[in-house]
Amino acid sequence: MPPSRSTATLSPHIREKRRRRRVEILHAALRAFREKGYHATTLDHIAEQLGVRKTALYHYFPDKESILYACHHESLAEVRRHLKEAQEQHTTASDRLRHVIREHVRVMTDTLQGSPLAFEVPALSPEHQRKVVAARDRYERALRSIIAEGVRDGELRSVDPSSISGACYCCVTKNWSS
Amino acid sequence: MPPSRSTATLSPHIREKRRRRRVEILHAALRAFREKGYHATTLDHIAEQLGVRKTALYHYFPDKESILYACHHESLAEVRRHLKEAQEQHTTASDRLRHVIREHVRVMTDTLQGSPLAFEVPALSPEHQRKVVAARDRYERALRSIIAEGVRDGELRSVDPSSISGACYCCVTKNWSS
DNA sequence: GGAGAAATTGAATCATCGTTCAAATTAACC
DNA sequence: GGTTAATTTGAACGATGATTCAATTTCTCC
Repeated sequence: MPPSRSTATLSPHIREKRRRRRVEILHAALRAFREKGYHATTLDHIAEQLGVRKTALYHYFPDKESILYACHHESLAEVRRHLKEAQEQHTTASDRLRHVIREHVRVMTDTLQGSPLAFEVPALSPEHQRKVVAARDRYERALRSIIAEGVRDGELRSVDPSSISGACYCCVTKNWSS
Repeated sequence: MPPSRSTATLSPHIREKRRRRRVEILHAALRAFREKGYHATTLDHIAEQLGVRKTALYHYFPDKESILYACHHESLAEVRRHLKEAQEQHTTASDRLRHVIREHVRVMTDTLQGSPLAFEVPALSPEHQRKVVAARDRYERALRSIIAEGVRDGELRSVDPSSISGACYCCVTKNWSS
């Protein structure tokens, strides 16, 4: 019975170990998704990179699609975390913007290894698609409000907000590291 | 026995009809590939758009991968044709460049409906991958030589040729119509 | 070190396509 | 109009890959 019990009853050590394993799986999956795309990667392929049989993966994720969703979820959580950091550590809009953009690019190039994960959204279930797009929109709105703030305070030049997201999307989600 | 006989023995009318049908199939396939990606699209899905059963497709293409390859092949042939046109109809490098770029974008946005076909290259067989990449390189080289010519004649500013291809690749192959 | 949980495995099942093929239907051409 | 070829179809096959599950191994913790 894999994850049937409430997490409260699990010992911290076990829980941590399990969390780490999940991350390992996501990294392996992400690399595979990047190299071959979601549909072309098999669970065997992911498992092989971990030196394990594919059935072991079912101990951590209910199905293949959930692995893809978890990839989205984790990376979105990470950029959101950096957004929060930016709000807390900096006071001016330009400092916040610099912080969040730098970390965003770092996530895309390091953590996600340049994965154009955005292209695999259609592979998600309708329910998960909704969630991912909503989260992405939320993030984008926050980003825009920082820019709007900077413009209001005269720190930043006045720009068309929509153009920002377009350029950001293109440069950041493709394989253009640096 | 679908295409077993030499094409010479086929009447022009039949041959033309068959050619047209092939194009119809490629258009339907291209739309599907664009919407769902190569691996996620089934032959049923392509056939359905044509109001036909999937087995009918085997009368025109030996297998699914060949349909993808034909998409590549046809679109490459088209941009190559425009390249030739440019050479014939214009004398200056800048005129030729304008012509070929305009037509290139037109192919990408109209004919291919903005299909990021470049992303499906890994889905091709090794043999077909080789051919497509080679053809693409040939095209790119021709484009670069036009630019080099323009630079030599003082028509164009001196630029790093590699930067051109990068920008062109990004702007033209993505969903950025207009 | 031993009981119990967690993690992994191997075998089997199920579903989804891609593919084949002979038969049926439709179109071409004299 | 009838013959032949071209095209499409329906039924079946095969392969691949996701998923399930009971059994086994490995770890945790007292």
